Amino acid sequence: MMQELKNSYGHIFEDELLNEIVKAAVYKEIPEGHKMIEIGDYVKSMPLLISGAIKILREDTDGDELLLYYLEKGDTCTMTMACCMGNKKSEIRAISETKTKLIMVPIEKMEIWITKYKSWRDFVFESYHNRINELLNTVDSVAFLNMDQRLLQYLKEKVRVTNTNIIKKTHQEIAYDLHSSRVVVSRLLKKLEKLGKLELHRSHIKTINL
Amino acid sequence: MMQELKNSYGHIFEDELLNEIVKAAVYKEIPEGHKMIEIGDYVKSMPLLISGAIKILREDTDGDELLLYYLEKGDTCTMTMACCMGNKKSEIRAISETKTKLIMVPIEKMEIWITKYKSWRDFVFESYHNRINELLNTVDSVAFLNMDQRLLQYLKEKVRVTNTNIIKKTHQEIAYDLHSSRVVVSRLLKKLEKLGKLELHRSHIKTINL
DNA sequence: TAAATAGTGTAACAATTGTTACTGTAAGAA
DNA sequence: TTCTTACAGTAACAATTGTTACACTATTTA
Repeated sequence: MMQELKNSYGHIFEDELLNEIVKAAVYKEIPEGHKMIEIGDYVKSMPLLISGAIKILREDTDGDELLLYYLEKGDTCTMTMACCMGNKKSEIRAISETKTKLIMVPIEKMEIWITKYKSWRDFVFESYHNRINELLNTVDSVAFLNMDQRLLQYLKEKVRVTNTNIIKKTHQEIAYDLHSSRVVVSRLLKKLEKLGKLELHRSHIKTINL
Repeated sequence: MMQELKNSYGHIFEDELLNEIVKAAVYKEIPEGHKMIEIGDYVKSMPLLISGAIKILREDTDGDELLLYYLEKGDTCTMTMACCMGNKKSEIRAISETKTKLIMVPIEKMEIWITKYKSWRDFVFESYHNRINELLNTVDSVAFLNMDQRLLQYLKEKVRVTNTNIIKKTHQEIAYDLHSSRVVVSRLLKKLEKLGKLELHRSHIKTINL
């Protein structure tokens, strides 16, 4: 575990803290598509991502979904922190988008390390800052962009986090993430295909030059 | 200043911290409609709101605006904290929506007090948590609601933060906040008037039962 | 007071997005 | 193999939102 941890967090945490983390934390591997947090859950530990990507979703009262952002290597779930600290329920759903390796830190350590290690403090605040910026990006997309622009952005982001130009998603799944409808997504994807930006196949999309 | 501070923050900060705040901070009164932070600004102190309301706005590349949320008594600007800590530029614009009283804390104290006072630490994390929830609400509104629902929600929120049922806004100003157009807002407001929910007047709206 | 400006009302139309319905076909199950 | 289901393509239409244009009036300015 120490090696994995050092690879992803060695540049920001000193050895003493890394040792503490290894002692207190649990290493986990999560398969693709696993629901890690459900809305309303109480969360008792905080994840440090080693590899992979986790999709963070919001849901409204009718069960409609919207992709907020992805967590990646070096990230932690700020919402989880916030929930843990305040002992509140989760406001979001988390699903592994790829196979994911992570380290689960029990929440009690959070506060202890904040007073003890400046590097941990910096990490926590940096995380909040990053997550707020991700949320601002989400707001920007939904508020200021048309569906075709949002779709393009979605595909780019998906290619980036999965590190492959083959997107294994059905149009329906994409529609859920964007909170749109299958027909709309199919229509816009077809337009992108005609522009030579991608190739459509059954259950997957090969991107060319987005 | 101590009295003002105690009224708004006395229940969460111990006397020792309150004293430190009074020593380090500056009291300010801001008139209505004053631009307090511009996008791209570097911020060097952190506001603690005593009274009034501050509007937090997001802007896209074309200059289109969107109201994110209001800060009120007992709130602090988490974005400002994040900016200060990371020495980053502001991602948002802040404009006083009413006359506002606040206390400005120099950013150096932030980190000192975080290690020294649990109450301050709790306050900081609580603030982050609150702000993230406000952003989630904004995402929900923009992603899941129609314009008529968003308008209604906007009016309710405006009534709440200004504590009066007379909304002194032109349709154009409302359109800016919602990132819509004047004609659309006029149309929907007219519909609400016909439903008996409000009275339309030149440059102001009297709400009846939203 | 006259002229200019700002705020609103409204119609007509355009663009975007969502919905319904039906088709064809690939993949998997019986 | 045949049957069933899942996925995608597309047309036709509906709903929502945005745009343009113009009229009317209150308020402000000259």
